[in-house]
Amino acid sequence: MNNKQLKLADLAKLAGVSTSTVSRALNDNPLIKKETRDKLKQLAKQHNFSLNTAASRLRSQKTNVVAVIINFDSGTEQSINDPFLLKVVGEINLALNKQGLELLLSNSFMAGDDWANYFINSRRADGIIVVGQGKDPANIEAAANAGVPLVVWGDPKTPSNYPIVGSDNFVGGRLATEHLLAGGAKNIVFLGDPGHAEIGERYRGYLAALNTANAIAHVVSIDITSSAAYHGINQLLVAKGLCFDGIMACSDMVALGAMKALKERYISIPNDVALVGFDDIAMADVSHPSLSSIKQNTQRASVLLVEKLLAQLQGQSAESQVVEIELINRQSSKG
Amino acid sequence: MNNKQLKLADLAKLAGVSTSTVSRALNDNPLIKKETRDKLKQLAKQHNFSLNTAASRLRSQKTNVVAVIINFDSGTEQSINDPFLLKVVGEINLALNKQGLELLLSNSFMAGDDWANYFINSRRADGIIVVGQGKDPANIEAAANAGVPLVVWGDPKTPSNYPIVGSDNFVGGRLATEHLLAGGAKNIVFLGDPGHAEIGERYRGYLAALNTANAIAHVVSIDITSSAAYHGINQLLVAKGLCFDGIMACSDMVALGAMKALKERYISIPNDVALVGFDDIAMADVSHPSLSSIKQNTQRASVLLVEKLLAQLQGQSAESQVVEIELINRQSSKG
DNA sequence: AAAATAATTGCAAACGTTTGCATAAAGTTC
DNA sequence: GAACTTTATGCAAACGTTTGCAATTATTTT
Repeated sequence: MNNKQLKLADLAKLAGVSTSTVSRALNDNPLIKKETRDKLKQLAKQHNFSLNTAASRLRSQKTNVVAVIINFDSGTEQSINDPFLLKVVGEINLALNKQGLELLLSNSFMAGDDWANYFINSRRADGIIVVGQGKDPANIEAAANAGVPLVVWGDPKTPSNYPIVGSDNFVGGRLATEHLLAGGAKNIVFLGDPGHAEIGERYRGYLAALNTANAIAHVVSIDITSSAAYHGINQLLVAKGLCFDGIMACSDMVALGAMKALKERYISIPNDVALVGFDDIAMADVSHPSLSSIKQNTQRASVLLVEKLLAQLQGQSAESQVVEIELINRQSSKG
Repeated sequence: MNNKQLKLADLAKLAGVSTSTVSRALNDNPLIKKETRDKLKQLAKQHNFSLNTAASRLRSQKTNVVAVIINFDSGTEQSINDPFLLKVVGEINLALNKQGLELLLSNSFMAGDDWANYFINSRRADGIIVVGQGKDPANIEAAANAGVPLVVWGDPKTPSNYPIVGSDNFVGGRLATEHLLAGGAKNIVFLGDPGHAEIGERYRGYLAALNTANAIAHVVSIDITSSAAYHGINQLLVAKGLCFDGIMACSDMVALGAMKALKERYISIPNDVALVGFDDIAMADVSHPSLSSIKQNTQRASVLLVEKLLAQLQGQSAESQVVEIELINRQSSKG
């Protein structure tokens, strides 16, 4: 433990200059002669100095911190353990770091309802990235209306006064369904809750594909968890028998839950029932049969989210943007 | 957008009291009369006031923030997308929030090597939680030696001058192996890199179990990813044929990679090869056959981590602690 | 009722930066 | 070489809280 914590003034004394000079030098301000700048930076490194961010933030009114809120649907079982959401957070972390920004991880529980207040007025962060639209956009809208720099991972087609970055869920749903139809499926179940923004778009894509093929829709509405899917499919099978030959699942976790239910009953995949998921999480490739899925490009999306947030921080505006998706064809469907 | 950001002084003027009184009231300081406290708190809520944390942190020398560092093994493919590590982060987030602490998510890339400096001297956080020991404890030790409040998720048996919370990996490895032996396996492969602290303990547990059964060890050392496992097992099968009848995998992701390789070759699980993983991630239950695994109680561990960090923040000391584990018996092994 | 104690509140000085403005030094122009 | 521009640095005032101490008021004791 050091006997004393060095501050800017001490460093200045050591170097025989004023604190202003040291401050400017460390911030690479060209007002200071290059030579002096370098000398001071080295001195700082030598003495293991680091700026007090509290003081710096207070004075400069800037934090260099971005709050990331994982926005669960309250009332559902979707939890902080959802691997896809966490993956997105991981990617966002990387993208932020690359811009020298720090990531304050939060959730609706901690932040309450008034995000503008909790994060921005309190100078905890300069801007907000919301992961997931949830069912009720009220909190997001309130924050956006309060003028908070804000971006959302979700369905970009949702009308909004804030930028949303996300996959083209409609096309994703359509592609997946068309793929199942092309494989010969006639009765395709949509497994998921169309009330959720992103999933709703996937559902509409599903409907569109069915429509041009004159097939009939059949929805099994469940929470976004594998166990809900497992039980949902089980129940359906008990109630009506094998009344379907394809499943378009709203996520991979859901698809894998369904897959388990099918395999337990020795229903052949993809021969009896073909299956397509959504997200392309790591597990999709490792399951057996491996799971066909719609791949979301979370890395690209994360970079875009950060770019758009940065733009807002600099006073520019930013638009919603769709990230390309891709059908990954694996064994769970005939392709 | 509000025309003006309210500050403590404004609120004080509105209420006709001094800023000290408001400050104390909002911090629930019993010096202030209960009645006054309540009145001021309500006024604050009414006016949507929130404290400027930058100022507060500067003055009080306390941030209420904990930095969480995801400590990757540099050089391996283990990534920020590792579902188990992210799950731990999620649980830690919950545990911290419950104590009113905020979570600054970071990684070795952002923090550099001098964590004490980057997080503590800079007043970014009050303490550090490190997720994963990595192969080289130098950074952790340096921070601990600098007197930083610090706890680590890892193998609690590792000798250290900082508290480590984690599963009893030795017992876990032994249990899993004994379970395979009890199922009739004679040639059990250990799939994972024993050079990694936690995995090393699991390996020693594996050895101990083999030893009492007079069986022979066989290690396939790979990175902690499912694809490495997939390729590792494939290679082994190509080189030596089916020379084993059991696999003790160092993680579930690894086990699932191995499972895929086996299934592709129509090797029956668990009849030809029995398989046990480690972690009990969500996928273990959903895979087919479902994966027997050693369940790590991440929730309990997270609570402990936070408790021990809190203790240090209050000047007390804290010891390493082992969290109980549990064998979850599923279809991939004969039990 | 005066004195002593307890309960509330206010004053004012920090906390460690950043930054507008003034100043000093050096270089340029006529 | 005087007047002016350019370049490099320093002065001192913020930023918005928290907190030791003093001051005031209310309560109890003698």
